[in-house]
Amino acid sequence: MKNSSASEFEATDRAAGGIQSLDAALKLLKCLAKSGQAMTLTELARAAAMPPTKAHRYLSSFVAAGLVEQRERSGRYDLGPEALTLGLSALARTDSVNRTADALPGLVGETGMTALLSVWGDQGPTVVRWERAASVFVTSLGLGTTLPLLNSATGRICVAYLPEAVTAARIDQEMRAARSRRDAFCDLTLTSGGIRSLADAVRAAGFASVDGRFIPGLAAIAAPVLDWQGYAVCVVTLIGTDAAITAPESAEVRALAAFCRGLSTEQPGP
Amino acid sequence: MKNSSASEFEATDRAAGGIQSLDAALKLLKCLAKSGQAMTLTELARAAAMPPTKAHRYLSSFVAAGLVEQRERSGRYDLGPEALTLGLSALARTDSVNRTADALPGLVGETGMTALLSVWGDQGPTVVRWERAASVFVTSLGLGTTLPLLNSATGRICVAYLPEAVTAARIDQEMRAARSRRDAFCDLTLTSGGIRSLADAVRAAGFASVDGRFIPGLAAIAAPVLDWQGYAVCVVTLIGTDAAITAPESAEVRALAAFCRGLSTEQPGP
DNA sequence: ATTCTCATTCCGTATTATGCAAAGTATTTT
DNA sequence: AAAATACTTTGCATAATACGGAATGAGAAT
Repeated sequence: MKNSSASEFEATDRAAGGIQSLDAALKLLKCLAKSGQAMTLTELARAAAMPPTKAHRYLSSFVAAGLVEQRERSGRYDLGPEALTLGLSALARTDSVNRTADALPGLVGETGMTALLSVWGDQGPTVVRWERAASVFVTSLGLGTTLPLLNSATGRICVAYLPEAVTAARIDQEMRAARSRRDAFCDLTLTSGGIRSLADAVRAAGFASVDGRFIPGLAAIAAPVLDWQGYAVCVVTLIGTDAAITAPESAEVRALAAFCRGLSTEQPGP
Repeated sequence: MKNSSASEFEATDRAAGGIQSLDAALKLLKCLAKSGQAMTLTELARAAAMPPTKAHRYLSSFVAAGLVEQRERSGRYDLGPEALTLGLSALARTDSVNRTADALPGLVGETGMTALLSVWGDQGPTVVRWERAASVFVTSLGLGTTLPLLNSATGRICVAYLPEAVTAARIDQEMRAARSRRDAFCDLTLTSGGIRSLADAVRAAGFASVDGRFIPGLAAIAAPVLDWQGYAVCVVTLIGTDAAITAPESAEVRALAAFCRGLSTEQPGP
């Protein structure tokens, strides 16, 4: 266990009273999670700033535990089934998300629309529940899908109701991508100011909507379930084909808003 | 790093070429995830069969990484926000359909039967993959074929493992058609109650089968790959000429059930 | 006030993680 | 087709680091 060089610098990511090798291992795991896709050993090792041989040993243990798996063909490493189990266990302990998920069928019954529940993850808002109504149309959107921030109703709720620090990196990334593709957002200027006024507008309305921008022919409205700080713990979205639902006073918007208000922690009055 | 006692027994959970301390750490993490609630240090240490002092050091590192958090008041340990993030990253990459498709040749090799993979589409269960065994005979079913809901093993899995709202319209349509044609289903009464008891029976058995009803002379068994909500992501079907495979304890049924269980997302237990 | 239990820190020991080097594999180039 | 290249995996000697047990500190219950 040589701590060969620069031991002072490593103090940063060294947990007081912890296990150094575990710190290194978790750094590796986080790099893999953040990357959003399967990685080769060398890529991973470079990302975590450690020699490949060291990374390989850690990965062997992760693979044995099922937290990471190695794709047969490519030899690349990716998150494994146990990582999912772990995350779902964590999710199951978040009370407000649980309550919302349990109540979701009621909302679907009331509105007759397909509802989805998303929470914030490294890759953006991630769909964790998917309650389908009679009219099925989208099958490309599955559990675990990550939605765009600027381009989806769900994402816009995140922009408006999460700390800027959380969303900033991803907003930046999407703005650059949109600029280079010359995408036209009819209702959005691609500047930090434009984003801020979008967020203000969403907060003023209490919900966000898109109509055929993310998926042509599809309309969606979304609203947040808030914690006591006023931040979104999860986002509820209703999807349909009729753009009429996006009207501020539509029955669907009312139902959604009431639903989310009922599940949010009471906000301290002004 | 004493491996003080009983080194023979530890060989079981020791990853070849891996890091021993990481193995122990992950065992700890799994115990915490399995418990489903916050635990005290000693509880956790006992569950993972290690001295509390060792567990504490590991937990310090986990806490520093955000994978575990310690409740201020009680001092108990629970899964932290990073565990959720990790799981969401894993969820985003879990493409059960693709994984199943990749594994299909293995099932075919094991059972020697032709397998097909279907997903739910607008028109009902749709065949998306064919994996032919040595003895090829069926050619009437092509890629993209949609199967009947009531009359095929594949369809019956959809009835049992998809939300009623999704299948209702098509079930209705098939029932009407069957009634007007005066089709006889030996094992099914064409009422909503009859459908429900069919679904219950399929769920209880874990698989569905038909023998010569859909295509005379052909027997099939089918089982679902489930997401963590318990809904079917896709359906795997084995086809053969021998009706013996439809017996609940046949080798084929066992292989199919094990196959699908392995690909389904673990349901988070209590 | 006292006695538990439980969480945390300290310390010497030797077990085990480490880096380097070499073998083994897959993939691409000449 | 053969060589070269890049990448992954294993072996080995070294000493750095994780280990266990005891001691200390914090809280709750009697």
